[in-house]
Amino acid sequence: MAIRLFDSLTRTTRELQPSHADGVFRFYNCGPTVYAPAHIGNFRTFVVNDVLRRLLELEFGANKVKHVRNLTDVDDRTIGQAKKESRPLADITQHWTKLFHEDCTALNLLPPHHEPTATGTIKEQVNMIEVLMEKGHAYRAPDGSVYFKLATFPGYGGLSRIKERELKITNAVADADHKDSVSDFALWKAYKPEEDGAVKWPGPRGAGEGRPGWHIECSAMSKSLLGDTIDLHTGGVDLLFPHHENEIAQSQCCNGTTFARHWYHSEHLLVDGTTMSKSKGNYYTLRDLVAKGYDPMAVRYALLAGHPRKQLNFTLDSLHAAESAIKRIESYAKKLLSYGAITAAEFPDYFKTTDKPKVWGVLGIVWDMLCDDLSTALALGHLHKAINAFQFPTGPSPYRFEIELAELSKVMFMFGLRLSLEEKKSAVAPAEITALAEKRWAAKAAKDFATADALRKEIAAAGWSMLDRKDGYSLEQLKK
RNA sequence: GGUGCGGUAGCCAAGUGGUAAGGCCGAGCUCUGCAAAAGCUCUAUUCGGCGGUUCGAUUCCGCCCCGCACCUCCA
Repeated sequence: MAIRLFDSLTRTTRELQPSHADGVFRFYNCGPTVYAPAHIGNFRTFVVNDVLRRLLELEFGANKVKHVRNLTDVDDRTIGQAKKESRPLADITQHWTKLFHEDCTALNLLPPHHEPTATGTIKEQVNMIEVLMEKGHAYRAPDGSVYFKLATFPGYGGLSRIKERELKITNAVADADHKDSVSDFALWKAYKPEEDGAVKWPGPRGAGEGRPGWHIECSAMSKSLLGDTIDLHTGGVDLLFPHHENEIAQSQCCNGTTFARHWYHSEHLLVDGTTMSKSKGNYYTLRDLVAKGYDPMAVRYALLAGHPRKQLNFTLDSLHAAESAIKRIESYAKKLLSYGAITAAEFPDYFKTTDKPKVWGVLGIVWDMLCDDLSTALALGHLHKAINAFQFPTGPSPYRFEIELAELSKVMFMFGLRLSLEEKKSAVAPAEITALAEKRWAAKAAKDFATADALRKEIAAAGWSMLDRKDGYSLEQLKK
């Protein structure tokens, strides 16, 4: 089944297809600004894009997808943070890039094939600005900045459907210091010593020293790594305007051809029914949630539990629901392994080719649903439905469940969910907890249940849970 | 004011012109000294409100109410 995806530009659901002769699908996803920890809302977009990337690889082949996701490492916010901490810009951005990558790994995001940075592609950006100036689409302002002249691009606003009339209204208060029109946006920002510190580069011909405007970086990186026309450009809805609108203007005026053949925007994550903010106390990073005892895979699952083009309400309850839902899938996987006499270690690689399964069993519907406009919530629902309905044999069977394991493996690859199929090693409890547990185990053996129950409560109060088995016990840390 | 998305069980969340997926929570049962885990079973006569179209609407249309987001540098 072909992958169909909603296109924000035409507002229709269209099939994704590579357009270049080499058959490589070119995919650009706007990445994070590295000045602070990425929050789970940021990761919703990256997780959704990761699922898309995985589907594309299955559909076109692993070596037939080129996925680029940039890092914005110079802009007002990164510079502002560096100034606030009195540290060089690169210190700040390298630090947050490292943490971003750690979170990406924890969330099982496939690394993009290229991860360009704004500061690493200054030359490409300057080149583009020069072309735009030569073609009359950009002009130098008195202070040495360069602005894109919106009036030279009649197609502006097609993506966000914003009209020039409205632009003017909303921009009445914007700084119009050096612009010909309030709607014009910066391609190059002139150096301001008091704000920019040591951050500056030689500018385009005819302009002063300074730094690139935000929008030009994506246009330049996309052009240099993927070419003038790409097959898909994605990001969060907030980027629709003005970022992507401006990218279209810059790229198409510079290159004279279609910039992106398909646009996709994922909706925002809400927390407790409203937008995340530090002042509301509902601002979560992956680290926050891991510190509370949640597994990053549960976070990933929770982020996929709603349709990507619909706002998703994230709560700790929904995270807990995700955790339990994953356990159900794991339970199904363990049963398949057990009935098929296959070890857990074999499972992740059980289906070794990078192609989608040639034969689908009960989970084929999951692939179909994902290919239908990335309906992750629907796909997860069908996954559970299929698992619940699956009939295991009542007695020993020579059947090894190879189709079932292969398709489960593939489906887990699509969602990017890693299952924990080995017995979990319980966290090592501190000595005082172990001592209490030993006392309780002894009391229980002596059938002194009153003491045993009192000790259980004491252990629970200290944040641990004692799980009895016939032959012994294990200790598990309770969630904070 | 403009643009877009949405209001479905206690919570999260799919979906369709023909009578409501799935997960969580909860309840019951099995197992168990207790607890946990696991398994099984049950859980919306109803889809924000009011009209309309229709043999039939939660699904299409109109109006109203409510929520969320974006509107020059937030994924």
